[in-house]
Amino acid sequence: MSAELRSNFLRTQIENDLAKGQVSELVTRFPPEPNGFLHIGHAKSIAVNFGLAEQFGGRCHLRFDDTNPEKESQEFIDSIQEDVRWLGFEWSGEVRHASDYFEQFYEWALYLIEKGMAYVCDLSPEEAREYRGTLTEPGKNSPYRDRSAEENRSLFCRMRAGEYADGERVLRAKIDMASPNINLRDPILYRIRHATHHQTGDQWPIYPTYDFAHGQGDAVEGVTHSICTLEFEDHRPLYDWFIKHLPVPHAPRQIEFARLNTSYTVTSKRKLKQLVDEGIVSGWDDPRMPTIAGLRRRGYPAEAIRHFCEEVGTSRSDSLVDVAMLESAVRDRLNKFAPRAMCVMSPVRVELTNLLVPLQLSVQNHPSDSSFGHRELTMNSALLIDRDDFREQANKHFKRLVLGKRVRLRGSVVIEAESCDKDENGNVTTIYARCVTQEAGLDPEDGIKPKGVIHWVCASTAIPAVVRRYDRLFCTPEPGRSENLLDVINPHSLTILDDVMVEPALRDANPEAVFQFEREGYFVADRFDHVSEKPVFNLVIGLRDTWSDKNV
RNA sequence: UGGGGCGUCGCCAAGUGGCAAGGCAGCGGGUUUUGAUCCCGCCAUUCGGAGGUUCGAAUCCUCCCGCCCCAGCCA
Repeated sequence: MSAELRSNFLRTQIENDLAKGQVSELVTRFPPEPNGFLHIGHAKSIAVNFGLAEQFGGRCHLRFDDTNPEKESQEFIDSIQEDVRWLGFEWSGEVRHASDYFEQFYEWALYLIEKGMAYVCDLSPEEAREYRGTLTEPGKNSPYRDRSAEENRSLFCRMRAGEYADGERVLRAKIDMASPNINLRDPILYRIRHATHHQTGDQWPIYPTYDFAHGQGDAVEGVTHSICTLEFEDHRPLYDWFIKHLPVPHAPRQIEFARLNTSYTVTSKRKLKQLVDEGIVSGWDDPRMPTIAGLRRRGYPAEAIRHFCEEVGTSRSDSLVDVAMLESAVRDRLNKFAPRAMCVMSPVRVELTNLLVPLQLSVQNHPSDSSFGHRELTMNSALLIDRDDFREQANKHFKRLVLGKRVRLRGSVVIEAESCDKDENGNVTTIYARCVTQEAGLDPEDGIKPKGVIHWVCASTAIPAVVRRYDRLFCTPEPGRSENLLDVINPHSLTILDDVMVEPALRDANPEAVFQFEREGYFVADRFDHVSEKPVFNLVIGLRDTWSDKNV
């Protein structure tokens, strides 16, 4: 990766901890709950955790925070692993699960009971809410708060034995019902859920809460820096409370950073699901989705996503990053690594009146990197160019083909338009032109140079393809803030062009291969739909355009 | 009106008492067989506001203002 790693508070903190010898090796973890697909926000967290481990020569674990079996599944465990790998990271050791430590957590719960720091509470969820108090009023002690250790142990063991119904009892820590921090008002450690768990099956009728599992999981794994997002900051006193009172083998430290938000994007699971359910997109991996699977299918390179995450920095201030920054990272990467090709989106025929013998052309695959080599193109008298690249007449700003004017064909000769045929509606059907030069790389002998260059394909050898042009899914920078998501959907987020013509070699493009279609943008052969019999390309991102909106 | 955070250029973001990096966006100009890329230049006398400490403050202190998070047996 790049040599420039900007300073941020996490790196500074870790440098200090390492320098002072407080930790000898950095250990981080990426702890997703397997209850949905990963999105760009998770990518940031992944980049932070794995990136830090990489930078400081430490290790990063992948641990599934699987404490809520009713919402989780193996399907998500699989897709999350695929996404992390695709992003270019490899976790240290085996995949871990919070559920791997359920027995240990249970032992620790018993330990707290013995020490009088936890009790079984019979309050119903509704009653518990009333006892909890509000943001401004303290809570009240549960009437079950002073049960003896023996009674608590017995009750808790019977909870584990499955003797009670869901929701009937919980195990709570005995901390302080009057704490201004609601997380410390006797938080729940275990709840009863007679649910089959994707990893542990029917072994457990009780499951630990996030608060009781996360820090202890970190402790078991020797995690030194447990990096999470800002909304967990209020949980830190509780995190520390468990670490302090339990005989854990190691004391991890929680540090929070601001989650990534990007403009024109929504990442809430509920809203993403709504897009899928209402058919606004084709699925969780639709190329317009901010999911990792969606970005991948869109053709965004993993390297660009990683670079973007580094570029935006890591801080503690809530922010909304301009999605143009992500797009810039994508263009930057693709400009260097995407081979060039030609694709005519809206074909119109050109007859070269004076080309008697077909030209064999050798065209560079990359304008500034010869290692991409050359490709052989045949050009005969029948060509296809884009409808937008021809006008019967135009002002001086138009640098393409105009009747009586010249233009260069990319990688080939200079032509001059002489006349055109039109149908009854006035649409141009055929343009007649003559070659002004006889071979590629030459300028006209009369010294009248063409003003521009246009792309083309050979009418007889080009092959048809489908192009899906994607645009932003939303027409407002903060779609998540609107009352109804459907009100801010961009109705033009997808345009399908099914009569485009591409160079014949593109038939053999591998799925997920990205090309720059010259003068148009970057396009990726669809991961699933592209086949040589019917090539399908998705627009990754258009070329930067500093001209179109300034002119008519 | 309880608690916890955050406020540096349009958007991100360095900076931790010595005189405001960088990226994105934007704007000029140059090169160019992609109106792309690339290159050059411009873009915060000022760090949410007001006081104070200091030879010196974005950095320390005080007060004020604004925004975000927390009352799941979700994570």
